Amino acid sequence: MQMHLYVIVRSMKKEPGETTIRVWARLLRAQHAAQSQVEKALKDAGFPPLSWYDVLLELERGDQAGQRPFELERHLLLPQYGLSRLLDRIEAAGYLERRPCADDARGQVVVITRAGRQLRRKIWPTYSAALKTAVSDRLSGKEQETLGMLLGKLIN
Amino acid sequence: MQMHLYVIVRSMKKEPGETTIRVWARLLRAQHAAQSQVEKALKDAGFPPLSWYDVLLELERGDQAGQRPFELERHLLLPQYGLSRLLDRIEAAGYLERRPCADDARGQVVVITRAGRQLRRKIWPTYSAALKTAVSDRLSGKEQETLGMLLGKLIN
DNA sequence: GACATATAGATGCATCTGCATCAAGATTGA
DNA sequence: TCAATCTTGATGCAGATGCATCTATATGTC
Repeated sequence: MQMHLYVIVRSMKKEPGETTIRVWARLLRAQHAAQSQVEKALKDAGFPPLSWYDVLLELERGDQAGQRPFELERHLLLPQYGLSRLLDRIEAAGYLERRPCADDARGQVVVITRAGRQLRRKIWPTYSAALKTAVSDRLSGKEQETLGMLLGKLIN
Repeated sequence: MQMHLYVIVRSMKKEPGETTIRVWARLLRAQHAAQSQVEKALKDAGFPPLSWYDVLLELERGDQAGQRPFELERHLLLPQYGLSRLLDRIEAAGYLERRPCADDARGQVVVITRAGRQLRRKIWPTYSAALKTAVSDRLSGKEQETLGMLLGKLIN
């Protein structure tokens, strides 16, 4: 396979081309469209925002033991102080508990409550229906595979 | 081409599958990663946030005449009150002017100032370099075409 | 052990956002 | 023409977020 000069030059240029800008613009718009559909569906059904679901789900994943905030932080797209305050709110609503951490007196262990599990379970049908509308109704299985793969390249 | 029963069933199921959920998660993460890289680059260079650039660019597109807020609103991903206050800030910084609208006394025409044009021009190198790092360094031209096309299906 | 440094998590303050609503002017329709 | 309704844009208030910093504990080094 030959690589022509203009291809090399094209790939070396500093200015992002039209295609790049279109990807960028659509990435913002597609994310915005999908997320706002989902958030709206949750709100309309009287549920808390997506971030609450994410926290609860993440807490359910991590066994009975609970998880440390700094661990949660890596899975959720939140800064430290954002998570701290999100946990405040979810705790105040009774869906999780913060317990002192045996190993590390600075830290804490966050544990989901029974009510938290129930809430997460109740949210899922609404959430999944919204995902269907926002994503899977719009793309074939193969397209989803491809899109997931390409988006993966933009992460990290 | 034959369509097997299990394919039909798969495509009809209500629950989003693994693939859908992966696309969804990656869409959020990829957007977050790309946008925060860009915002950080702007901030580090002492520039205002991306939304300011978007407004200024949009104002430059629309000729000398300026644009009405409700027109801008359609191009920028902001709610009406968000735009109203963003315009307050940009105006206060001297990069745009709000003028009364001749045709419609309720409305106004937003016009970019000379300083606004200058600012937009000065931001571009930083913005485009960040875009290169966040997007075009990570995907070939063909991949960008495909990604743009697929993201387009999630919009509207 | 004692000190310097690093890490976990919270918080005061300023800013930004979302929601509901408002005021003022435009449009419609009897 | 005049009331009802719609559209444009602003804003008060509550809540969320970003930033810087703080406290407390842990860890590493001598």
